[in-house]
Amino acid sequence: MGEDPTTLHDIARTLGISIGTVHRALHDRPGVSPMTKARVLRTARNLGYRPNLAARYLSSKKAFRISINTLQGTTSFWDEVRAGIREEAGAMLMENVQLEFRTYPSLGDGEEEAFESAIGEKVDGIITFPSHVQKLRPWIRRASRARIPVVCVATDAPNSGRVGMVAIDTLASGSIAADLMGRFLGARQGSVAVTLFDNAITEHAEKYEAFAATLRSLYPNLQVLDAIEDYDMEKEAYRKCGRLFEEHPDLAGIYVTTEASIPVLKAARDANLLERLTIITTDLFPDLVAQIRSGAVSATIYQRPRTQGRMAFRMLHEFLVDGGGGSSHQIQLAPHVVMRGNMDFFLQRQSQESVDEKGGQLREPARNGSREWLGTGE
Amino acid sequence: MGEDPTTLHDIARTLGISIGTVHRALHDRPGVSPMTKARVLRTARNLGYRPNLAARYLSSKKAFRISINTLQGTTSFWDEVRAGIREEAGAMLMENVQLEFRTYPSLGDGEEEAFESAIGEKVDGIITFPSHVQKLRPWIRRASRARIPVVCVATDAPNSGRVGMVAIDTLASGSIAADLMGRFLGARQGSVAVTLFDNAITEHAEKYEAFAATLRSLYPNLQVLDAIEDYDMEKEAYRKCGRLFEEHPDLAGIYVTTEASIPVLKAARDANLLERLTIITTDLFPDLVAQIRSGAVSATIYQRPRTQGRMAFRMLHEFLVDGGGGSSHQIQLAPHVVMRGNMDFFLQRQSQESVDEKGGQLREPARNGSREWLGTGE
DNA sequence: TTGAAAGCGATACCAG
DNA sequence: CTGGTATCGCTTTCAA
Repeated sequence: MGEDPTTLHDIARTLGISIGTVHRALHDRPGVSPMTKARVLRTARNLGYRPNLAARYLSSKKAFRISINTLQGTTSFWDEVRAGIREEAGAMLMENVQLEFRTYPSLGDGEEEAFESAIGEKVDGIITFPSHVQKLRPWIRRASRARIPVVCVATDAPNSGRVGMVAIDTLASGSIAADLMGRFLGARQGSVAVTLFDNAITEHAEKYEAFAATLRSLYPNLQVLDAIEDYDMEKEAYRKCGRLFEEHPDLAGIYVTTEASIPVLKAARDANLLERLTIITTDLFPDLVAQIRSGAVSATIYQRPRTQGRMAFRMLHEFLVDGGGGSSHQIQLAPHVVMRGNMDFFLQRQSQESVDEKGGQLREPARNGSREWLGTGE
Repeated sequence: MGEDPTTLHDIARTLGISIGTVHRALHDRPGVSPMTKARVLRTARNLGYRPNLAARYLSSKKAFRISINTLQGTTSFWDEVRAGIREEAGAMLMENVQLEFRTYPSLGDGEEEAFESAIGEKVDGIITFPSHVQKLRPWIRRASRARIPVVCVATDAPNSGRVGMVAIDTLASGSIAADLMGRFLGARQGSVAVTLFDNAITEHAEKYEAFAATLRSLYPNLQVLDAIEDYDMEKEAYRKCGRLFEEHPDLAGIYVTTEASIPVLKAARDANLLERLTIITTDLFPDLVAQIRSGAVSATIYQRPRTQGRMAFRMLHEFLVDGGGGSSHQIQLAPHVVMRGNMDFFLQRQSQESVDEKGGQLREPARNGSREWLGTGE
């Protein structure tokens, strides 16, 4: 059936030139006349040439070096993202992939340096969490100019030249939270609050909008209050919640769109409202587990950090291998709903280490798989 | 840092023999003295030899042929599973993978023939949905004996020699359904029914048990009734539900653990109970969509067929490449909770075709990716 | 600017 | 039973 795949040799032969020239033309390397280059490109297309990757890896045995610039693992979220990246890198049977982790201690602190160092050391690609999009945008541009593809994870950096991004679907998150809230509250009347980091952050604003829209259309008995911004400060969150409780005695529920649910819970407990409020949070970390177990938190919207990491790696890798020919490079993941009933399932998932120790007879820990290098952090 | 990886040549050199012999020894091919074979194996291990897959694919340019034996696409479930398999096969940048779909019209009808034909045509691996485990077990054994690895999807076939399986975690499914049911019903008293295919099917029994256990421990105000078996017959389901409604006027909710939710809903509507009952279903298919949209179904436990397909393919592929060295080869997926709020997200996912048309400059539809062959069905 | 040739590591076949 | 060698398609280097 299928024709034999076109090779460099085929192209060379039909043009009566040498395979070396074809190669140079295809990779626009110096030293090819524009004429021949054009001809090569054209017949490559005509013949439907696609490089044989096995051959490529065999000859140029270079390893991809990719830098992962993320927040330090204060919460488990980023540890999970990194675990997902390692997992997927380890699954690359053919190639060598070297992972360099550059972690920074807090939001916006050190992420520019991490980028600078990654670019300086000429990594082949970068996976990053752009905590401060404004500050990072020029760095992503710089990387692009240096032909280093950047994939954003968890948060997007639009108009930065990044080649792709992986995140949780904000619309699905906000909407399912609203639907759960409505069903949990049943026919009850009352108002519902939403806390977020900052309205200026697209993702947060989108979650709020989705939540509000869904609640309005499906549960008109409930009223959505204006978003509460906590600027990622515990005290701010606590204080504002306190005020909220005073001003809204009819408050029936709270949806915390960020990881900052602990101060909200504390405020609710201190106000003796924990029993009466239906609380839906985001993500899943040790401090939250007890709250879910006790029933204080009805459900949490789990953002699947490990899967985000896995997808980000795959996306970057495909880009690297493919030369960017690929598709839209935007992945929006559906969040998981975690409650008492299924929480153990997810906790168990988290605890199992990423490395599934291969016991194969011809196997050795760190050979063809990914070797890991330690960067500035971790 | 890292030593250069060991090659066949290295082994040959340290033993003072030829690389051809080493190769034969490693692949236990005829024509190697037991003595040399043992020595080769030993030093291979000592040197930490691992085959270079790129080189392997380059020289032996054979394509994997894998057979996918599944139910015909009466529901969208199996279409999705197959789409997932195609997706993942298409993502194999290096290798050629040929997919042969053998579909059978109904449960247990034609699946033995499909197996026979796949084995007869010497495929390299099989992904199957063992609808009738008893009948299929000997066939899976036969495949194993012919060194054809079999991966089960959606349902397991224990003690059959299958090399792995992918399914939804039954415990997580049943438990989250119970937790949702409990929260939706609030403080209400009453009984809750569960329908399933057959108690004899492990997966179904497990879901029921998990549901019952969780409900008992978290929501003692609700009482779980004995499981209702419908044997996958619409009339049976309808009739038994009718009886259920008569016998249990305090019925507050129903959890349908299988795809057979339509007759249950019909029975509830005919008994004029749709408003009063909280119904949780399984999976997501066209007929169910309207029921969810209208609120008749509060939530559905979505079994992520596409992901199941993707994972099954990856598992089989890893096994094929790896020679079975890999890890546990059991994947239990967390189901998604789908409600009105997030249903559109999933519907949209379903509708987009699996092939994300690559528009890359050096790309052509069917070259290095997977070629598809049509088998007995589809 | 181009051509020729030496690998990369494994497979497969043909002699011995 | 074992050794040698051509081959897969691409990258890279050295000449021309």
